[in-house]
Parts: sequence; structure tokens; C-alpha cells
Amino acid sequence: MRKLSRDEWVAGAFEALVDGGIDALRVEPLAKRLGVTKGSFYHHFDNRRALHLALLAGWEAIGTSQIIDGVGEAAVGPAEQLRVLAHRTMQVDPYSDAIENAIRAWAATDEVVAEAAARVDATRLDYVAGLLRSIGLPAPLARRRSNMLYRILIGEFMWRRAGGPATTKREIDEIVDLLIQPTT
Amino acid sequence: MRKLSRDEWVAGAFEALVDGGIDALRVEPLAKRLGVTKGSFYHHFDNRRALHLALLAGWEAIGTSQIIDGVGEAAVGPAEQLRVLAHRTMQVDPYSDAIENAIRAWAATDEVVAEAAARVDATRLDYVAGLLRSIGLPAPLARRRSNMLYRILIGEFMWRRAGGPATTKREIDEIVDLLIQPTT
DNA sequence: TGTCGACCATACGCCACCGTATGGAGGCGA
DNA sequence: TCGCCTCCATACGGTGGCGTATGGTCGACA
Repeated sequence: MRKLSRDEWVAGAFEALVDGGIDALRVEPLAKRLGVTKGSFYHHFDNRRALHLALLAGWEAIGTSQIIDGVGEAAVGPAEQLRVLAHRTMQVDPYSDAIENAIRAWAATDEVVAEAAARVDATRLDYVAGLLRSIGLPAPLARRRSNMLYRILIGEFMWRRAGGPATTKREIDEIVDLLIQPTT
Repeated sequence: MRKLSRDEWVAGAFEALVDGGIDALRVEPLAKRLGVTKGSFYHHFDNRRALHLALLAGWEAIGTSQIIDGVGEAAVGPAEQLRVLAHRTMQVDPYSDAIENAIRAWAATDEVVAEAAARVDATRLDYVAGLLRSIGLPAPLARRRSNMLYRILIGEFMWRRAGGPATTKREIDEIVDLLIQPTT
């Protein structure tokens, strides 16, 4: 008889989220995938909602730091840091694409999720805006440009998830070059 | 006793799609919303899938032309046309946001939907790229810039849907100005 | 005014899933 | 070895939704 920890359930839930979205994340099918019965699930969680919230908490924890961590060490100047950041976040990763999209779509119908997503977005945007200011853009312009880059990112995730071709490395460089322009 | 046409069912389905996504689009609740029973539904449609496909066909029909139609009359030069196009598509419309996102999220798990979305995307992208070429950008650059703008659009839809503040008119102008730059 | 067809209500069987209740297996300390 | 605690299997009732079968209503039209 296999024994699972709570974290293993959450990890399995992320897998299920990837190929089906939050609505397809049901406890009995998930239990079958994990090789146990739902008796295990209801030992670790009060109900289905509790699993969803655990999932959300996990995403928020890694979603905030994952992208930013290590950028400062990987590159020296702010312009190069921005470039590294862009390449890292836009690299092809179907797993991340699916999760990011699933959470964001979920946010449309769940206030708690929307708030968590807003926190993650704010952290990322602040970081990028700070980089742009370091490059020399005035604060309001830096803010607008970071918003622009962030929309490109979200769009890229969703675009790829729907089956579209990924943005190439060369195009990413071009985007960064364009965004750090002080004027139009 | 109320009587509905097939189109009224589709229209109702769009409403339901807006506040819940494709998974929440179920025939019995929808029938209740429309003030009839599912007896009516199964008179007009073979099954739930048929409604989904009708929905998809409706979206593809309007999604391709809706944005483009009338732009040629509303502005003279290609640069101004692009500006008009950007303002039109990015204007705040929670209804469109929801549908666009729902379809795109749906495309991640349904091949038929993914193909329809790809057709719509290709049409829109071709149009924007053509505008950029008319402005004077070389074809490959025009293609890359249109991809960029399109990602911003998708990102904007999803961003707003998740509760974020909309891009202002001034920012939209700035984006267009940046994208029609011949070089970085 | 009778008939026909379009449209819908109702009732039914079926299935997937939720959450609960209960007991059983197995490790672990006293 | 005994009892306990953690983790899970099993069985159950309940709910919501799918699709079908069947009959009823109402307007159009001859």
C-alpha cells in the first residue's frame, strides 16, 4: 500500500492542473493517477477547496521568486540583467505555460486567486521597473515599459499554450532593445 | 411557454461562457437561465459538444472580421489605421475579454479549438503585418513587430480579466509609436 | 376547423464525483 | 507484546449533470 505525504498530493495536483485546468482537477481521478484512493486525500485535506488553496499558495511562493532569483548574479549591468530575465522567463517550458495560464484563468472567477495573482504580478513588475530605472529611464516611463513587457510575457505564455510558435531568442533581444529606448 | 431559436441558445451560451469558462457551460443550468428546460436544448442540438462547436464557429466568424472591419474607412494612412486598430482592440470590454480568454484557454485542451484560434490569429497577424509594411518596415521586421503587438493584446485581455488595471489610451499610442520605429 | 410540425416539459436511467463513516494495516514507542 | 497513531481502503448516500423517451401545446396552413 503506497503512502503519500501532503506535498506529494500537491505535486500531483500541479501535474493534473497542467493537462486540464483547475476544473479538471478532481479528487477521485487524481487519486487514481497517484495510485491511491480518495481515502488518502481526505486524510490530508478537508475538501477539494483546500487542495486548490494549497496549490495556489505553492504557486505564489515560487512564482514570485523563481524568475527573479539569481538574475543579479548572472549578469552585471541592469540592461544585461533585463536581458537575462527576459530570456529566462520566455524560454519554452510547456509546464510553466500551463500553470501560469491555468492560474490566471482561474483568477477570473475566484477572488482569492485574483488577489494572489495580483501580488505576484506586482512583485515582478516592481522588479522590472526598477531595472529599467537603473538603465536610466524616468520612473513613469519605466513603469509603462514594464507593463508592456509583462503583457508580452503573459501573451507569450498563452500564445504558446494554444499551440503557437515561440518567440525566438533573437526576437527577445529585439524586444528588450526596443523597451530600453529612452524615447520614441 | 417561451420559445427559443437555436441562435438564442448560442447567444445565451456566450453569456454563460463569460462568467465561468467553457467548463461551466452546462446545459441544464443554461436552460434554467434561459427560462426553459433542456427539452428545448436537445431539440436544437445533438449534444453539449454541438453547442460548443456552434459557439466556436460564432467566435471565429466575428473574431476574424470584427476588429478589422471599418478600420480602412476610419483612418487614412496605415500609421493612423494601426493606431485606430490598437485603440479599438484594446478598449475595455469585459465581455470580449472573457470570451477571448475562455476560447484561448479552451484551445489548450481541444485540438479543434486550437486550430480555429490559429486561423483567427493568422488573419489578424497578417493584417497588422501588412499595415506595418505599408508604413515602411521591411517584411521580416513587420512580422516580428506584429507578433509583438499581438502578444501585448493577448496579455492585455488576460491581465484585465484577472482584475488588473487597463492600459490607458496614452500608453496605447506610445506602444504604437514604439512599434513603428524602423530601427532600435 | 382539423392536421401537421416545430418547440418544449417531464420523467427516467445513468454516471462521475463529493464528502463521510468505519475499519484495517503497519510502524513505533513503552 | 500491547496499544496507539498515521495513513489508507471500502462502502455509502447525496448531488448535479448528460442524454433519451414520450407526450403535450401552439401556431401555421390548407
